[in-house]
Amino acid sequence: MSKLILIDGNSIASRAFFALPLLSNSSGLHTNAVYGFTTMLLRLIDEQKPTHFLVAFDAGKATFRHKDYAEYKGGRAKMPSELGEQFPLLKDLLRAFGISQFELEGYEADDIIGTITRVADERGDMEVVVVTGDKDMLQLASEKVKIALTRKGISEVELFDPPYIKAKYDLTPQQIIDLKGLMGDASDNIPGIPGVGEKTALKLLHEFETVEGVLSHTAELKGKMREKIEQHADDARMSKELATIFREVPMETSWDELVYNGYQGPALADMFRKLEFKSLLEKMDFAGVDAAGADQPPQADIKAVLVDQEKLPELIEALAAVDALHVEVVGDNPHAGYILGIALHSTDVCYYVPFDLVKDGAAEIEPFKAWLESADKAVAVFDQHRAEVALHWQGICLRGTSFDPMLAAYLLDPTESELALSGIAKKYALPALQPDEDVFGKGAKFRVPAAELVSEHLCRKAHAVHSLVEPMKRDLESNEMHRLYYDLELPLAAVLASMEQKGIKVDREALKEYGSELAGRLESIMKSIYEAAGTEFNINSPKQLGEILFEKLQLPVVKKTKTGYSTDAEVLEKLEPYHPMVGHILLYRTLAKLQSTYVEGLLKEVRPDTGKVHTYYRQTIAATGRLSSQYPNLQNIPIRLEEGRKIRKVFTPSKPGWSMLTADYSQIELRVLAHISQDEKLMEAFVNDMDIHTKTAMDVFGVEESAVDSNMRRSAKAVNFGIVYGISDYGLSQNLNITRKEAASFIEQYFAVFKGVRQYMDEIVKEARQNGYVTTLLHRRRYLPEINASNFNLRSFAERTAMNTPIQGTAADIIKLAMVQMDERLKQEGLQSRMLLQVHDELVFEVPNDEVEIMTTIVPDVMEHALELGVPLKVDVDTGANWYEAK
DNA sequence: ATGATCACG
DNA sequence: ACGTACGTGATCATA
Repeated sequence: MSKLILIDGNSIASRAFFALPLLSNSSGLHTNAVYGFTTMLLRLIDEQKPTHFLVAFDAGKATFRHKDYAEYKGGRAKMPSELGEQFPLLKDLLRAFGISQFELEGYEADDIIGTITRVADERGDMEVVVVTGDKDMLQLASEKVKIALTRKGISEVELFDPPYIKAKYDLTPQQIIDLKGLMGDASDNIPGIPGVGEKTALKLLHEFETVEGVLSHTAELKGKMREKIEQHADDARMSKELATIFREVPMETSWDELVYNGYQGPALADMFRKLEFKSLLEKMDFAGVDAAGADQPPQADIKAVLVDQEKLPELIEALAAVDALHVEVVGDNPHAGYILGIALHSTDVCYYVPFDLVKDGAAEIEPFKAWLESADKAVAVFDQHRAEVALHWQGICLRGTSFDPMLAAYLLDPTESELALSGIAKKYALPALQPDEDVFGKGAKFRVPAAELVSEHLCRKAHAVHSLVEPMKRDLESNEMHRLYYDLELPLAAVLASMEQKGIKVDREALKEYGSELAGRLESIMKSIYEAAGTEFNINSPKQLGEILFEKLQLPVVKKTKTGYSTDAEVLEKLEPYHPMVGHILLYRTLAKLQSTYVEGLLKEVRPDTGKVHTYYRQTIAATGRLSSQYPNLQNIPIRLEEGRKIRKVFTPSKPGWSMLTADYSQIELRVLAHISQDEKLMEAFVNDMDIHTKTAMDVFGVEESAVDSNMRRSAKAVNFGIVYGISDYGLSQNLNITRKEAASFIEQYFAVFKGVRQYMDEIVKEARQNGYVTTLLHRRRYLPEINASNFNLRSFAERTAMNTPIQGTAADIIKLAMVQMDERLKQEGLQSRMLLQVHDELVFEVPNDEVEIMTTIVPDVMEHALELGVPLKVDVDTGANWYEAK
């Protein structure tokens, strides 16, 4: 018969934590609870040989028990942060073990376990062992369900079944609840009846069987005990209720999801290395796994069909059952790459369709194309955005996509740089996938192997996509990221693809003209620099420039890099008074940057046929949830200095009679801060739509508005920036060029006024220590493993990140939400206007002139109300003939 | 490939 | 005492 192990995750983790000394790895992360848990898992797997496995966790601050009894678990000391920080690691560990895990907002692990054991009792087709440190769970024991209680920390367990409970306590499992009703439980703050301990309670139950029985026979008792029991009858009833495990948690229970197939050595070995479990690594002797974990574990046994003209009908037949696909796009930029082929996972066969077959344009391929374009399907696609873009250039509009494992992996851990399918599959302990690099080579060594090999590899990928859907869905669910994923990120992927496909028109002639102007000016500056230096050298080389400045001309060394002298702008500005050449170098740098990056670089990206650039937004790069932009990067086009800002003149509408429209959020990050900190002063400033930097200056310096001079406002602005970045006196002093002491006193004054902000900063850091991560308003999450590091630098960095990420990340959530809504709204209103760019707090559109008026209303309306905060959001709109004019 | 520099929010 | 502001990408020089 099948055997299921159910672990009470919180109970075992906490037993392990208190039983073992406080170990920590080299980055200061504590690991003792995870270590104890690991040894227990290894022992259980070895001894019990489970076919099914689940670890349940408590979730949410308040369970339904708190509604009935506010003091529930009230007396319990808060979980120490050294334990709290280990839960994310523990969850990763379980993934590496291939063990399923579950938690549900508002319920405790016991309730989940109670519900599953009830189902096991009803079906009678599963033997269950419940592992916990909590005696209450004995109430779940039955013919099919045994309870393993930890003893002496976690090194031993005592196995309870109903006969054993009978022998030991002379009670039935149900009576365990009554026992607790009478005696209470100090650790959960359940009162019971004062003066009744285990001895008395057992005696009473042997006579009267239940709490109700005891209460209705108090007449037969005498003296003090009778008095106490009658007096606390209600307490006893309530205590019994609290001690009763809820066995009707609303959850789907299917044994299939709990199947345990054993662990994959490499995934586990990787995890142990990360945790620095050296003794376990040696003891386990992961056969064939070398230090880098490079050895290949078994690959999946799949059936791969290489589709050719002949086999096309078979493929078409199978399409109805396809639930996952992978489009192999070659090259970093999907707008400039080509498609090798498409692999599909159907019921128990995978198909590989070389893209040549699709491009041939034979009539037989049409049903396949039609299927790709049909919205009437639900298929998982790895990196949907990339696939969509590449297919679009081939005239195919991919629709009916329902899940993207890459996007899911990013939400589950946005700092994970390894988002290749092979890495994700490994993390989820799926059968091994060869890394693409091993199959195709990389960079200059890229080559396409024989079709059969490609087919085999890509079919495995499609199979992995299919296998990832369910476990990743569960993980998203347990992180409360369901809405973030389905309502925001997944639809956004399609919105981004459509923005990129439209592209933005570049006036090549104007750009070239600006280029020749720059070339002329650079030429003459170069000459004067060489003259002043008395020799020709490569000004672009920091090394050669350093030699000229600090050795030949003997200028003072301000700052060093790890390779030599620093010559960055900050240094050069300090050196300007010493030598006229320094000013020339600064100007040279500015113009050379414009020339190489923004004139020549941009021209290389313009499509010769359409005169447009198509940037590629990356949705899975930034740790905070922001987008990034490549090929070309259109999120860093100059604006701060007039010289560079002129570049914006070359970005124009794609049609005559159209205009550019820009809409940017005003102070979105500080508004977000006002909302999440609920700081009274900061909220007031935004409710009254004041100039936030002037207002900050007034409050910090304690003066009237009329007394705020430009210098005071500048300082206040720098403080506001610092607050958003996670302030430090050193950072502020650098920025304002003041001493650390002065900076510290600015900060002190700021916090004296904005008390709510200080409280937020303190609490978010505490929260990060407790949970090991911070979240945004829409539950985007960022783990901060170094928050407890003993290294001051690592820890401080993590603390500033804890302060900044919820702010920057929530702002990112908001504009992403606005983009999804904007896309819908444009369709709804039947407008021709097109959304083209996103620059973190700004959206850029091209609009027909007769839509300028309505767009000037609609755009801010959507953006300002994308998400309602405790303070209003404000959007400034402008239009013009090009991006420069729309400012 | 990596570091230094500089463009943006 | 420690030594940094948060998040990106492109270009160039140099190992």
